Amino acid sequence: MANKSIRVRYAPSPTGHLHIGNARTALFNYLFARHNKGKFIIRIEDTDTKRNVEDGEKSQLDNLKWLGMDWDEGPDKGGDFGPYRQSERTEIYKPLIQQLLDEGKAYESYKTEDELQADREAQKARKEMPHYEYEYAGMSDEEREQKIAAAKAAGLKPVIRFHVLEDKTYEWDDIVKGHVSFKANTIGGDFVIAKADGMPTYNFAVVVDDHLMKISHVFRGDDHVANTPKQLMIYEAFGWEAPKFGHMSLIISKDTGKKLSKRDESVIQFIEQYRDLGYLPAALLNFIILLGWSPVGEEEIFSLKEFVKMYDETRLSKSAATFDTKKLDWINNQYVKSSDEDEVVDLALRQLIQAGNLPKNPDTKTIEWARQLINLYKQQMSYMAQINDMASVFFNEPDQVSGETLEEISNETAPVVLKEFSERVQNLEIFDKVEILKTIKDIQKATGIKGRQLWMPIRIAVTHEMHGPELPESIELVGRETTLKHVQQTLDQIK
RNA sequence: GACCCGUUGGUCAAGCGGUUAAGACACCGCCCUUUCACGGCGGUAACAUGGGUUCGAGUCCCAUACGGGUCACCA
Repeated sequence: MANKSIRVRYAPSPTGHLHIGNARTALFNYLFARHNKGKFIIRIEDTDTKRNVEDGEKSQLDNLKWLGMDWDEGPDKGGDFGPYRQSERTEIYKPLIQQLLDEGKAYESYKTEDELQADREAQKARKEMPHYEYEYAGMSDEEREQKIAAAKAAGLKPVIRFHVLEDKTYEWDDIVKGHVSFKANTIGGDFVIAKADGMPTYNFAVVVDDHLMKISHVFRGDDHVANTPKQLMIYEAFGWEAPKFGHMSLIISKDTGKKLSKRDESVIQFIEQYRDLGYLPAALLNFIILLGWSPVGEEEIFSLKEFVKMYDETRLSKSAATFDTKKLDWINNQYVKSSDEDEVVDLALRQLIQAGNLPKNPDTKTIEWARQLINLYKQQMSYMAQINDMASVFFNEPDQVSGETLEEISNETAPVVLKEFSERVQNLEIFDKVEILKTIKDIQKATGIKGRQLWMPIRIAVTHEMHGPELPESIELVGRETTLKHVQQTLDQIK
C-alpha cells in the first residue's frame, strides 16, 4: 500500500534543550506518521561539532517522550537505516561528495574567510544580495589548476562547493504553502556542501540522509523555505526523487512580533521549563497542536490518540501564530480538573516540597492534609507550581491587607462579623468545615449581616485574599490557631 | 537591498464564489452559589487597502501597504 512507504523524521541538532517550536515540528511529523500508519524517525544533526551541547540529545529525546511521543527508529533504538547521528555517517557522505566532484558538479574552493568577508562587504556597498563569487571566473583550466596547486602548497584546506546551474528554476508544491518557486540565480551562488574539516553541511547531509532513510515527507519550519531549492539541486544532481515538503508557519513573539528568539521573555521557551513548573504534558501538547493547526469541529480539547485519529496535514495554517499564555493556562486548567486525582496530587506535592513548603519526606498525616489542600485549589490551578502562591497563606505569614482588599472590609459591619467569628471559633468543640459553615450561618442569625458583607470579612481576614477556594474547608485546613491569629491581626488593623 | 511567504475580532482560528462571516481564549453582563471560584446562558468585537474577473468575492487575478522568513565552512 502507498501508506506503507510513509516515513517522516524529526531532525534536531543537539545544540540545546527541546524548544517549544521544535517540539511543535516534531509533533506535526509525529501526527502525520501515526495518522498514516507510517514511520516516525529521529535523526540527530550534529555536524557542527562546535555547537553541540553535552546532554542536548538526551534532553531532546527525554522531553519528546515526556510529551507523549515515541518513534520507530532513532539514535537510542537503532533501525534499518542507521546510524541516526550525522556525525557517525561521514563515511556515507564522502563517496557521494567525491561523486559530485568527479562529475564536475562540485569543486574545491579555497576562498578564505577573509576573502569571503571582503566580497560580502563590497556587495553590500553595491546594494547587492550577499553571494559567493566564483573564484576561478575567466580562468583557463591550467590557470585554475595552478591556483589550486598554489593554495594546496600554502597548506589551505578546501571546502567543497556545489556548482549551481544558474539559469534553472526550482519549484515544488508545498503541502502547506502551495506552489513555491525560486530562480537558481537568487540563492546566493555556489554553496558549500563539505566544510574544511570534512564534515558535510546541513544542506547536503539532509538530502543524503533523507534519501537514504527513504523519507517521504518533510514537515519543517518556514525558516527552511529558502533552503529547499538548494536541496532540490542536490536531489537533481544525484538523480534522486525529492520528498514532499511542507513548510509550517512559525510561532512569533507577542512582544516583538518576530520569530521566537531564545532570549524572548514573553513566553517560556523550553519544554523542560514547563515540565519543571508542573504543567501536564497532555495539556501542553494540546495547546501546541492548536497553534498552527485546527480540528474540524468546535471542540478543542483532545487526547494525543484523538489528534492522531483526526490529523489532516492540509489543515495546517499558513500564517504565523502568536503564543497566547492565557489560553495555555485555560487548557491546562481543563486538564487539571479532569485529570486523575493521584496524578495531580503527586505533581503538586512535588512542587510544595521543592518550594520548601512541605518537608522532604512528609508523613502520612501531612500528605493527607496536602491532598485536601490540592483538591481545594484544583478548580483554579493551571500548573502545579501555582499552588505555592495560591496557597501561600498556609505556609507564610501574610502581608498586611491593603488596597482593594482593605477597602472591602473598611466598613461598619466587618469588625462586628470578625469579632463574632473569633469568639465562636474559640468555643467550637470540633473545628471542621461543617462546624465552621454552621458558625458562619449562626453569625448571620445573630447579627443580621449576610451575603458578601458576611463572607468577605472572614475570607479576607483568614486568607488575606478576596479570591480563593471554598471557604469553610480553607479555614479548616488553615487550622484554628492560625485562623484566630489572622482574624485578630486584621481586627487590629481596621479598628 | 534581493528573493520567498503571509495578512479574517485583542489572541488562536473556521471558511475553499452565494453564510445573519463558525467556534475557542480573553473581556463584559446575567443566572447558580449567603463569599470566592467552577459551571450555565448571553453580549461587544474581524475579512489590511485599491483595482479588476464575475450576475455575485473573505474566497480567483493584479497592484499597494504592513508584517515575517532567508541570504554562513549554523542547523
